[in-house]
Amino acid sequence: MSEARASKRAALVSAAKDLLWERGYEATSPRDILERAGAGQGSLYHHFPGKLELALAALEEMKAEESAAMDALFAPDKPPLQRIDDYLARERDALRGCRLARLSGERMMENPRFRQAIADYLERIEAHLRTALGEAQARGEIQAGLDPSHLAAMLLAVVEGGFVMARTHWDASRMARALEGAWEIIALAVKTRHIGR
Amino acid sequence: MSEARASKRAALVSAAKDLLWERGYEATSPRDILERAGAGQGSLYHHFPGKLELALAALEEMKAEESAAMDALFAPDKPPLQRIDDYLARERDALRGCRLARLSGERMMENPRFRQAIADYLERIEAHLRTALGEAQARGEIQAGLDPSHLAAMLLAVVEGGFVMARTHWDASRMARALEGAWEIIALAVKTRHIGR
DNA sequence: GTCTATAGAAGGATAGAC
DNA sequence: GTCTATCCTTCTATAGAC
Repeated sequence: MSEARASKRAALVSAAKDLLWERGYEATSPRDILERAGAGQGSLYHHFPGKLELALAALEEMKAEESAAMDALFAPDKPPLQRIDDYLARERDALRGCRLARLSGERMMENPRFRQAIADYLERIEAHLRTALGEAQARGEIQAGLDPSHLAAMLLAVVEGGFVMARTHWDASRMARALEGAWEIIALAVKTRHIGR
Repeated sequence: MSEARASKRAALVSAAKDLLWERGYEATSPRDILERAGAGQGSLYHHFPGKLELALAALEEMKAEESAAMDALFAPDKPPLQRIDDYLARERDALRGCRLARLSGERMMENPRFRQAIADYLERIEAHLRTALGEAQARGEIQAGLDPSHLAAMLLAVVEGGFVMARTHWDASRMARALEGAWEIIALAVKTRHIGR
Protein backbone atom coordinates (compact mmCIF):
# COMPACT_ATOMS: atom_id res chain seq x y z
CA MET A 1 0.00 0.00 0.00
CA SER A 2 2.98 2.32 0.42
CA GLU A 3 4.37 4.24 -2.49
CA ALA A 4 7.78 2.75 -1.82
CA ARG A 5 6.50 -0.59 -3.15
CA ALA A 6 6.52 0.79 -6.66
CA SER A 7 5.42 -1.65 -9.31
CA LYS A 8 6.13 -1.41 -12.98
CA ARG A 9 2.44 -0.92 -13.46
CA ALA A 10 2.59 2.41 -11.65
CA ALA A 11 5.69 3.41 -13.58
CA LEU A 12 3.96 2.59 -16.86
CA VAL A 13 0.87 4.61 -16.01
CA SER A 14 3.03 7.49 -14.86
CA ALA A 15 5.07 7.46 -18.06
CA ALA A 16 1.89 7.25 -20.11
CA LYS A 17 0.48 10.29 -18.32
CA ASP A 18 3.60 12.27 -19.13
CA LEU A 19 3.67 11.25 -22.76
CA LEU A 20 -0.04 11.75 -23.37
CA TRP A 21 0.37 15.30 -22.15
CA GLU A 22 3.55 15.93 -24.12
CA ARG A 23 2.73 14.25 -27.41
CA GLY A 24 -0.83 12.97 -27.39
CA TYR A 25 -2.03 9.42 -27.98
CA GLU A 26 -1.23 8.68 -31.62
CA ALA A 27 2.25 10.13 -31.40
CA THR A 28 3.13 7.99 -28.39
CA SER A 29 4.18 4.39 -28.97
CA PRO A 30 4.25 1.55 -26.46
CA ARG A 31 8.03 1.56 -26.85
CA ASP A 32 8.20 5.22 -25.86
CA ILE A 33 6.23 4.44 -22.73
CA LEU A 34 8.29 1.37 -21.83
CA GLU A 35 11.51 3.27 -22.29
CA ARG A 36 10.43 6.17 -20.09
CA ALA A 37 9.08 3.80 -17.46
CA GLY A 38 12.28 1.76 -17.52
CA ALA A 39 10.27 -1.38 -18.13
CA GLY A 40 10.64 -4.32 -20.50
CA GLN A 41 8.23 -5.21 -23.31
CA GLY A 42 6.38 -7.80 -21.29
CA SER A 43 5.39 -5.55 -18.39
CA LEU A 44 2.94 -3.51 -20.40
CA TYR A 45 1.12 -6.55 -21.75
CA HIS A 46 1.14 -8.25 -18.39
CA HIS A 47 -0.71 -5.37 -16.74
CA PHE A 48 -2.80 -4.22 -19.67
CA PRO A 49 -4.34 -5.76 -22.80
CA GLY A 50 -2.55 -3.12 -24.87
CA LYS A 51 -1.75 0.50 -25.47
CA LEU A 52 -5.35 1.67 -25.36
CA GLU A 53 -6.14 0.28 -21.93
CA LEU A 54 -2.92 1.72 -20.53
CA ALA A 55 -3.85 5.10 -21.97
CA LEU A 56 -7.31 4.85 -20.45
CA ALA A 57 -5.78 4.09 -17.05
CA ALA A 58 -3.51 7.11 -17.43
CA LEU A 59 -6.46 9.24 -18.50
CA GLU A 60 -8.44 8.17 -15.45
CA GLU A 61 -5.59 9.12 -13.14
CA MET A 62 -5.19 12.50 -14.81
CA LYS A 63 -8.92 13.06 -14.57
CA ALA A 64 -8.90 12.19 -10.86
CA GLU A 65 -5.93 14.44 -10.13
CA GLU A 66 -7.18 17.42 -12.07
CA SER A 67 -10.72 17.01 -10.80
CA ALA A 68 -9.44 17.03 -7.23
CA ALA A 69 -7.52 20.24 -7.93
CA MET A 70 -10.69 21.80 -9.35
CA ASP A 71 -12.77 20.67 -6.37
CA ALA A 72 -10.26 22.36 -4.07
CA LEU A 73 -10.22 25.51 -6.16
CA PHE A 74 -14.02 25.71 -6.15
CA ALA A 75 -14.33 25.15 -2.38
CA PRO A 76 -17.94 25.95 -1.45
CA ASP A 77 -16.92 28.04 1.54
CA LYS A 78 -15.28 30.59 -0.73
CA PRO A 79 -17.41 33.49 -1.94
CA PRO A 80 -18.70 32.46 -5.38
CA LEU A 81 -17.08 35.31 -7.29
CA GLN A 82 -13.81 34.49 -5.60
CA ARG A 83 -14.02 30.94 -6.94
CA ILE A 84 -14.47 32.24 -10.46
CA ASP A 85 -11.62 34.66 -9.99
CA ASP A 86 -9.38 31.87 -8.72
CA TYR A 87 -10.29 29.69 -11.68
CA LEU A 88 -9.47 32.35 -14.24
CA ALA A 89 -6.29 33.37 -12.44
CA ARG A 90 -5.10 29.79 -11.93
CA GLU A 91 -1.53 29.19 -12.95
CA ARG A 92 -1.37 27.17 -16.16
CA ASP A 93 1.33 25.96 -18.48
CA ALA A 94 -0.42 27.38 -21.51
CA LEU A 95 2.03 25.94 -24.03
CA ARG A 96 1.57 22.42 -22.76
CA GLY A 97 -2.16 22.60 -23.24
CA CYS A 98 -4.98 21.29 -21.12
CA ARG A 99 -3.82 18.00 -19.69
CA LEU A 100 -6.97 16.22 -20.82
CA ALA A 101 -8.67 18.31 -23.48
CA ARG A 102 -5.50 18.61 -25.53
CA LEU A 103 -6.45 15.16 -26.75
CA SER A 104 -9.74 16.36 -28.24
CA GLY A 105 -8.31 16.24 -31.78
CA GLU A 106 -7.23 12.62 -31.57
CA ARG A 107 -8.88 9.97 -33.69
CA MET A 108 -9.16 7.95 -30.49
CA MET A 109 -11.94 10.35 -29.44
CA GLU A 110 -14.15 7.99 -31.43
CA ASN A 111 -13.69 5.58 -28.53
CA PRO A 112 -16.46 6.39 -26.03
CA ARG A 113 -14.40 5.56 -22.94
CA PHE A 114 -11.52 7.72 -24.09
CA ARG A 115 -13.83 10.61 -24.93
CA GLN A 116 -15.91 10.27 -21.78
CA ALA A 117 -12.96 10.59 -19.42
CA ILE A 118 -12.19 13.98 -20.90
CA ALA A 119 -15.85 14.98 -21.03
CA ASP A 120 -16.26 14.14 -17.33
CA TYR A 121 -13.42 16.45 -16.43
CA LEU A 122 -14.70 19.37 -18.51
CA GLU A 123 -18.20 18.88 -17.20
CA ARG A 124 -16.96 18.98 -13.63
CA ILE A 125 -15.34 22.36 -14.18
CA GLU A 126 -18.39 23.66 -15.99
CA ALA A 127 -20.65 22.51 -13.15
CA HIS A 128 -18.45 24.28 -10.60
CA LEU A 129 -18.61 27.46 -12.64
CA ARG A 130 -22.36 27.16 -13.09
CA THR A 131 -22.89 26.71 -9.37
CA ALA A 132 -20.65 29.64 -8.47
CA LEU A 133 -22.36 31.88 -11.01
CA GLY A 134 -25.78 30.80 -9.79
CA GLU A 135 -24.87 31.53 -6.20
CA ALA A 136 -23.44 34.90 -7.12
CA GLN A 137 -26.61 35.72 -8.97
CA ALA A 138 -28.76 34.61 -6.03
CA ARG A 139 -26.74 36.93 -3.82
CA GLY A 140 -27.43 39.72 -6.25
CA GLU A 141 -23.75 40.07 -7.11
CA ILE A 142 -24.16 39.65 -10.84
CA GLN A 143 -26.90 40.87 -13.11
CA ALA A 144 -30.17 38.98 -13.07
CA GLY A 145 -30.76 38.59 -16.81
CA LEU A 146 -27.69 36.42 -17.38
CA ASP A 147 -27.86 32.63 -17.61
CA PRO A 148 -25.27 30.97 -15.34
CA SER A 149 -25.26 27.90 -17.54
CA HIS A 150 -24.35 29.93 -20.61
CA LEU A 151 -21.74 31.99 -18.80
CA ALA A 152 -20.15 28.88 -17.33
CA ALA A 153 -19.82 27.32 -20.76
CA MET A 154 -18.36 30.56 -22.07
CA LEU A 155 -15.72 30.81 -19.34
CA LEU A 156 -14.62 27.22 -19.78
CA ALA A 157 -14.44 27.80 -23.53
CA VAL A 158 -12.22 30.85 -23.03
CA VAL A 159 -9.76 28.77 -21.04
CA GLU A 160 -9.80 25.79 -23.41
CA GLY A 161 -9.66 28.07 -26.44
CA GLY A 162 -6.88 30.00 -24.74
CA PHE A 163 -4.83 26.81 -24.62
CA VAL A 164 -5.39 26.27 -28.33
CA MET A 165 -4.32 29.81 -29.14
CA ALA A 166 -1.26 29.73 -26.90
CA ARG A 167 -0.08 26.44 -28.37
CA THR A 168 -0.77 27.55 -31.93
CA HIS A 169 1.11 30.83 -31.59
CA TRP A 170 3.60 29.18 -29.25
CA ASP A 171 3.09 32.16 -26.99
CA ALA A 172 1.60 31.87 -23.52
CA SER A 173 0.47 35.49 -23.58
CA ARG A 174 -2.23 34.56 -26.09
CA MET A 175 -4.04 32.71 -23.34
CA ALA A 176 -3.46 35.62 -20.99
CA ARG A 177 -5.06 38.06 -23.41
CA ALA A 178 -8.16 35.93 -23.83
CA LEU A 179 -8.49 35.69 -20.05
CA GLU A 180 -8.02 39.43 -19.77
CA GLY A 181 -10.93 39.89 -22.14
CA ALA A 182 -13.09 37.53 -20.09
CA TRP A 183 -12.11 39.44 -17.01
CA GLU A 184 -13.04 42.82 -18.41
CA ILE A 185 -16.36 41.72 -19.77
CA ILE A 186 -17.34 39.77 -16.65
CA ALA A 187 -16.64 42.90 -14.63
CA LEU A 188 -19.54 44.53 -16.46
CA ALA A 189 -21.87 41.88 -15.12
CA VAL A 190 -20.67 42.29 -11.56
CA LYS A 191 -22.76 44.87 -9.80
CA THR A 192 -20.35 45.65 -7.01
CA ARG A 193 -16.62 45.17 -7.05
CA HIS A 194 -16.53 41.84 -5.22
CA ILE A 195 -13.62 40.48 -7.16
CA GLY A 196 -10.27 41.99 -7.89
CA ARG A 197 -6.63 41.16 -8.24
CA MET B 1 -5.24 25.96 -66.31
CA SER B 2 -8.79 24.64 -66.32
CA GLU B 3 -10.06 22.55 -63.49
CA ALA B 4 -11.02 19.87 -65.95
CA ARG B 5 -7.33 19.07 -66.43
CA ALA B 6 -7.25 17.51 -62.97
CA SER B 7 -3.86 16.23 -61.97
CA LYS B 8 -3.18 13.66 -59.33
CA ARG B 9 -1.44 16.37 -57.41
CA ALA B 10 -4.69 18.21 -56.90
CA ALA B 11 -6.45 14.99 -55.97
CA LEU B 12 -3.77 14.24 -53.40
CA VAL B 13 -3.99 17.65 -51.79
CA SER B 14 -7.77 17.45 -51.75
CA ALA B 15 -7.72 14.04 -50.10
CA ALA B 16 -5.15 15.25 -47.59
CA LYS B 17 -7.37 18.21 -46.70
CA ASP B 18 -10.29 15.89 -46.04
CA LEU B 19 -8.29 13.48 -43.94
CA LEU B 20 -6.49 16.13 -41.92
CA TRP B 21 -9.86 17.50 -40.95
CA GLU B 22 -11.37 14.10 -40.22
CA ARG B 23 -8.51 12.37 -38.45
CA GLY B 24 -5.62 14.76 -37.94
CA TYR B 25 -2.04 14.38 -39.11
CA GLU B 26 -0.63 11.48 -37.10
CA ALA B 27 -3.70 9.34 -37.65
CA THR B 28 -3.55 9.76 -41.43
CA SER B 29 -1.14 7.59 -43.41
CA PRO B 30 0.17 8.20 -46.92
CA ARG B 31 -1.72 5.09 -47.97
CA ASP B 32 -5.00 6.52 -46.65
CA ILE B 33 -4.41 9.62 -48.76
CA LEU B 34 -3.45 7.70 -51.89
CA GLU B 35 -6.47 5.47 -51.57
CA ARG B 36 -8.89 8.38 -51.18
CA ALA B 37 -7.23 10.26 -54.04
CA GLY B 38 -7.36 7.22 -56.27
CA ALA B 39 -3.64 7.54 -56.94
CA GLY B 40 -0.76 5.10 -56.99
CA GLN B 41 2.17 5.09 -54.59
CA GLY B 42 4.48 6.94 -56.89
CA SER B 43 2.29 10.00 -57.41
CA LEU B 44 2.69 11.28 -53.90
CA TYR B 45 6.48 11.07 -53.99
CA HIS B 46 6.64 12.52 -57.45
CA HIS B 47 4.82 15.70 -56.40
CA PHE B 48 6.06 15.94 -52.81
CA PRO B 49 9.13 14.90 -50.84
CA GLY B 50 6.86 13.08 -48.43
CA LYS B 51 3.83 13.10 -46.19
CA LEU B 52 4.81 16.26 -44.34
CA GLU B 53 5.13 18.45 -47.41
CA LEU B 54 1.82 17.18 -48.75
CA ALA B 55 0.20 18.01 -45.42
CA LEU B 56 1.73 21.49 -45.51
CA ALA B 57 0.34 22.05 -49.00
CA ALA B 58 -3.07 20.91 -47.77
CA LEU B 59 -2.78 23.17 -44.75
CA GLU B 60 -1.95 26.15 -46.95
CA GLU B 61 -5.00 25.54 -49.11
CA MET B 62 -7.24 25.22 -46.08
CA LYS B 63 -5.78 28.37 -44.64
CA ALA B 64 -6.41 30.24 -47.91
CA GLU B 65 -9.98 29.00 -48.20
CA GLU B 66 -10.94 29.69 -44.62
CA SER B 67 -9.17 33.04 -44.58
CA ALA B 68 -11.11 34.09 -47.68
CA ALA B 69 -14.35 33.10 -45.97
CA MET B 70 -13.38 35.17 -42.95
CA ASP B 71 -12.44 38.17 -45.09
CA ALA B 72 -15.87 38.00 -46.69
CA LEU B 73 -17.61 37.66 -43.36
CA PHE B 74 -15.74 40.65 -41.95
CA ALA B 75 -16.44 42.87 -44.97
CA PRO B 76 -15.45 46.43 -43.96
CA ASP B 77 -18.65 47.93 -45.34
CA LYS B 78 -20.71 46.07 -42.76
CA PRO B 79 -21.40 47.83 -39.47
CA PRO B 80 -18.73 46.59 -37.05
CA LEU B 81 -21.11 45.04 -34.56
CA GLN B 82 -22.82 43.24 -37.40
CA ARG B 83 -19.50 41.65 -38.36
CA ILE B 84 -19.06 40.35 -34.85
CA ASP B 85 -22.60 39.10 -34.80
CA ASP B 86 -22.08 37.32 -38.10
CA TYR B 87 -18.89 35.73 -36.83
CA LEU B 88 -20.49 34.37 -33.68
CA ALA B 89 -23.58 33.21 -35.55
CA ARG B 90 -21.65 31.60 -38.38
CA GLU B 91 -22.73 28.08 -39.20
CA ARG B 92 -20.16 25.58 -38.02
CA ASP B 93 -19.88 21.84 -37.91
CA ALA B 94 -19.00 21.86 -34.24
CA LEU B 95 -18.32 18.13 -34.03
CA ARG B 96 -15.80 18.23 -36.82
CA GLY B 97 -13.77 20.88 -35.08
CA CYS B 98 -11.98 23.91 -36.44
CA ARG B 99 -10.55 22.90 -39.77
CA LEU B 100 -7.11 24.20 -38.87
CA ALA B 101 -6.91 24.58 -35.09
CA ARG B 102 -8.13 21.04 -34.50
CA LEU B 103 -4.53 20.11 -35.22
CA SER B 104 -3.18 22.13 -32.30
CA GLY B 105 -2.63 18.99 -30.23
CA GLU B 106 -0.50 17.25 -32.83
CA ARG B 107 3.13 16.56 -32.18
CA MET B 108 3.79 18.05 -35.62
CA MET B 109 3.06 21.46 -34.07
CA GLU B 110 6.74 21.36 -33.18
CA ASN B 111 7.35 22.00 -36.87
CA PRO B 112 7.35 25.80 -37.32
CA ARG B 113 5.81 25.74 -40.81
CA PHE B 114 3.02 23.46 -39.70
CA ARG B 115 2.32 25.57 -36.62
CA GLN B 116 2.59 28.88 -38.45
CA ALA B 117 -0.04 28.05 -41.04
CA ILE B 118 -2.56 27.54 -38.28
CA ALA B 119 -1.34 30.58 -36.35
CA ASP B 120 -1.75 32.77 -39.45
CA TYR B 121 -5.36 31.74 -39.77
CA LEU B 122 -6.22 32.35 -36.12
CA GLU B 123 -4.41 35.67 -36.17
CA ARG B 124 -6.39 36.78 -39.20
CA ILE B 125 -9.68 36.16 -37.43
CA GLU B 126 -8.43 37.84 -34.27
CA ALA B 127 -7.32 40.88 -36.27
CA HIS B 128 -10.72 41.15 -37.93
CA LEU B 129 -12.40 40.98 -34.52
CA ARG B 130 -10.01 43.54 -33.07
CA THR B 131 -10.68 45.94 -35.93
CA ALA B 132 -14.43 45.54 -35.68
CA LEU B 133 -14.38 46.04 -31.93
CA GLY B 134 -12.14 49.08 -32.27
CA GLU B 135 -14.44 50.63 -34.85
CA ALA B 136 -17.48 49.93 -32.73
CA GLN B 137 -15.80 51.55 -29.79
CA ALA B 138 -14.81 54.60 -31.88
CA ARG B 139 -18.45 54.93 -32.88
CA GLY B 140 -19.41 54.84 -29.24
CA GLU B 141 -21.31 51.61 -29.66
CA ILE B 142 -19.47 49.68 -26.99
CA GLN B 143 -18.18 50.86 -23.65
CA ALA B 144 -14.97 52.86 -23.63
CA GLY B 145 -13.08 51.09 -20.87
CA LEU B 146 -12.84 47.79 -22.74
CA ASP B 147 -9.73 46.72 -24.68
CA PRO B 148 -10.62 45.56 -28.22
CA SER B 149 -7.50 43.44 -28.32
CA HIS B 150 -8.50 41.55 -25.19
CA LEU B 151 -12.09 41.15 -26.27
CA ALA B 152 -11.06 39.90 -29.69
CA ALA B 153 -8.84 37.24 -28.12
CA MET B 154 -11.67 36.28 -25.81
CA LEU B 155 -14.20 35.87 -28.61
CA LEU B 156 -11.88 33.75 -30.72
CA ALA B 157 -11.13 31.65 -27.64
CA VAL B 158 -14.84 31.08 -27.06
CA VAL B 159 -15.23 29.72 -30.57
CA GLU B 160 -12.11 27.57 -30.49
CA GLY B 161 -12.89 26.38 -26.98
CA GLY B 162 -16.45 25.73 -28.10
CA PHE B 163 -15.13 23.33 -30.72
CA VAL B 164 -13.13 21.49 -28.07
CA MET B 165 -16.15 21.20 -25.80
CA ALA B 166 -18.49 20.09 -28.59
CA ARG B 167 -16.08 17.40 -29.76
CA THR B 168 -15.34 16.22 -26.24
CA HIS B 169 -18.99 15.88 -25.27
CA TRP B 170 -19.86 14.84 -28.82
CA ASP B 171 -22.66 17.36 -28.63
CA ALA B 172 -22.82 20.39 -30.86
CA SER B 173 -25.01 22.24 -28.36
CA ARG B 174 -21.98 22.63 -26.10
CA MET B 175 -20.53 25.09 -28.58
CA ALA B 176 -23.91 26.80 -28.86
CA ARG B 177 -24.10 27.33 -25.11
CA ALA B 178 -20.66 28.89 -24.95
CA LEU B 179 -21.60 31.23 -27.79
CA GLU B 180 -24.84 32.06 -26.03
CA GLY B 181 -22.82 33.10 -22.99
CA ALA B 182 -20.56 35.27 -25.11
CA TRP B 183 -23.61 36.81 -26.66
CA GLU B 184 -25.24 37.67 -23.36
CA ILE B 185 -22.14 39.15 -21.85
CA ILE B 186 -21.20 41.13 -24.94
CA ALA B 187 -24.68 42.62 -24.91
CA LEU B 188 -23.78 44.28 -21.62
CA ALA B 189 -20.95 46.11 -23.34
CA VAL B 190 -23.15 47.31 -26.17
CA LYS B 191 -24.64 50.62 -25.30
CA THR B 192 -27.50 50.57 -27.74
CA ARG B 193 -29.12 47.57 -29.32
CA HIS B 194 -27.18 47.61 -32.59
CA ILE B 195 -27.02 43.89 -32.95
CA GLY B 196 -29.73 41.30 -32.80
CA ARG B 197 -30.83 38.06 -34.31
C1' DG C 1 5.99 -9.79 -12.39
C1' DT C 2 9.58 -8.80 -15.08
C1' DC C 3 12.63 -9.58 -18.65
C1' DT C 4 14.59 -10.45 -23.67
C1' DA C 5 13.59 -12.00 -28.11
C1' DT C 6 10.65 -12.18 -31.80
C1' DA C 7 6.61 -11.85 -34.90
C1' DG C 8 3.03 -9.79 -37.90
C1' DA C 9 1.19 -5.68 -39.68
C1' DA C 10 1.29 -0.93 -40.92
C1' DG C 11 3.78 3.33 -41.88
C1' DG C 12 6.63 5.86 -44.91
C1' DA C 13 9.57 6.00 -48.78
C1' DT C 14 12.03 4.14 -53.10
C1' DA C 15 12.81 1.73 -57.74
C1' DG C 16 11.88 1.39 -62.05
C1' DA C 17 8.48 0.18 -65.84
C1' DC C 18 5.21 2.47 -68.81
C1' DG D 1 3.17 11.84 -64.51
C1' DT D 2 1.39 7.77 -63.19
C1' DC D 3 1.60 3.15 -62.05
C1' DT D 4 2.98 -1.45 -59.56
C1' DA D 5 6.23 -3.74 -56.89
C1' DT D 6 9.29 -3.62 -53.22
C1' DC D 7 11.99 -2.16 -49.13
C1' DC D 8 13.23 -0.72 -44.51
C1' DT D 9 11.62 0.95 -40.20
C1' DT D 10 8.50 1.41 -36.56
C1' DC D 11 4.38 0.02 -34.21
C1' DT D 12 1.94 -3.09 -31.52
C1' DA D 13 1.61 -7.42 -29.59
C1' DT D 14 3.10 -12.26 -28.38
C1' DA D 15 6.26 -16.07 -26.70
C1' DG D 16 8.57 -17.90 -23.39
C1' DA D 17 12.64 -17.78 -20.08
C1' DC D 18 13.71 -16.27 -15.36
